[in-house]
Amino acid sequence: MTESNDTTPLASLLAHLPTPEPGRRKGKLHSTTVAVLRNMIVTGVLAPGTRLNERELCEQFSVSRTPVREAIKTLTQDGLLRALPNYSAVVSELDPDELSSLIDVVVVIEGLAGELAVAHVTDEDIAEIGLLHYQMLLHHTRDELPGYFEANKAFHRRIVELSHNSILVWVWELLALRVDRARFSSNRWPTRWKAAIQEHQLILDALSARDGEKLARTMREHVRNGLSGLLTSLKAATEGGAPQND
Amino acid sequence: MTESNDTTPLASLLAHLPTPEPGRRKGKLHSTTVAVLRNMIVTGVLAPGTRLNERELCEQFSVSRTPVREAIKTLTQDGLLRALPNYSAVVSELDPDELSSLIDVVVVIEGLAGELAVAHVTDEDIAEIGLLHYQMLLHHTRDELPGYFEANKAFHRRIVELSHNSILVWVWELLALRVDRARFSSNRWPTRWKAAIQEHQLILDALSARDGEKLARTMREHVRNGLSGLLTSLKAATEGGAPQND
DNA sequence: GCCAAAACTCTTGCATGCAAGATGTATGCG
DNA sequence: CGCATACATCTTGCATGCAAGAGTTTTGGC
Repeated sequence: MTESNDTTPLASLLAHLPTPEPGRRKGKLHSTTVAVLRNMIVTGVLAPGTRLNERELCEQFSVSRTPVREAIKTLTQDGLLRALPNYSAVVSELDPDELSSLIDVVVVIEGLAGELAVAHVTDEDIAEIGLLHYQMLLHHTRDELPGYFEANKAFHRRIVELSHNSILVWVWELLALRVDRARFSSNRWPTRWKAAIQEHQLILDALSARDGEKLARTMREHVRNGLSGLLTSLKAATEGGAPQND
Repeated sequence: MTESNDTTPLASLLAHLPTPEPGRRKGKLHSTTVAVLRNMIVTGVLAPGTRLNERELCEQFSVSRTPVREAIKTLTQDGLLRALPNYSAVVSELDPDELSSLIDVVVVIEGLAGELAVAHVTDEDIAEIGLLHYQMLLHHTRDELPGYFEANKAFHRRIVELSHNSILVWVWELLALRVDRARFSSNRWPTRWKAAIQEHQLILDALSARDGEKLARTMREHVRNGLSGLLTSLKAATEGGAPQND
């Protein structure tokens, strides 16, 4: 394991937000703890199966057990951790069955978002989403995967928000957490990248045309295509050992 | 052992689960607190807008602030409470906009469940769901609304579980919480009851025929019909209680 | 040498104490 | 008489202490 605490990626993540605002010492420890822990799980810094010792986390975050415990409860509810009574919380495995289930649900959720989006979309919205599309293009040509991921998520979130359906947004955020985990676990999609960009173009076209039915269809196909790639990648990883690098 | 001679409905709710297993004193205070509080909110014992004072809850539940705090955090994540920093948690309002949003999402979620259900359903499953249907019929003839509600929820949950999609079940449980709240808030649906039972029969037929497409359609219609009734009821209640017309 | 039981330790679950922010009230000033 | 400010109180946020359950090791018996 890692006894050296000087170059571990955990420390680098912690360095991001030690005390953002010294003036506001109160009411933030819990949320920041949740955010950092969630990031560590989603990005894979904390591998599935890892036991979370409350005391260790207290030392690493330099907080007491109370916010750590609350953070663990929160992330357990989000499905990122699994908790047994009188036992440490464990980072949940992302098994192919669950990802397969996730695909079906995200497909209908984003499909519904597409249906509803056209009712409220403005020219400004379209321009903003188009901007995100071209940001993704730029990241693609520069081969910047993290930046592309970020813009991609913003692209999808923006369309979901266009539905003006608070419940839909809420559910989508919950699902997106798990999608992100799957994405980070298989850090490369070889040929899908180009296809995804073309599908984004189709989505943008349907949105510009205010064609709700077409938008829903293209989004459903796009989501299913993308996540299916992740599923095969995950299946290959779990069945055939652990592909560290390509 | 407890001098619970208080006449408040709160006390009656607490009496349901004081100490289920004396042998397992540990690891249950949190979950029971969550369950009881959730019940109180869903059933309307705690009205929307109510401030939740941690100390009061501690006294009423006879527990310390730690499990109460964790329960509040949990229910806040479920959307039943709203929390501002350094302020008491407040029972969230169920406004018509949110219920309208909820309808669209539940419709696609249960529709997807219907699509997927036929792939795994066994004769035993159909028999069990049919049993629930006839339980509902019985409750209808006896005019037992609470019992009908319970069987109705079990009916829908059972079909959702038939999807064998863990994510779908998870999301449905989250949404069902809010649906239940809306149901309890408008405690009577005049003519819908009979129609709902007829639709349940259609659902059961489609399930028996293993017709996924038809099952999905009938479930979508049934859910939309039922929840739309709740929406109009809620709208009437909010407008009648607080006349805010521009 | 092996198995079992007891004691130890480790970790979580719950209770409680303390400090900071917020609210409500009373008082002083304009 | 009204408003603003300062004080008192309340309430939450975080830290910490204590006990119980689970795992581990050691020791005793066979």
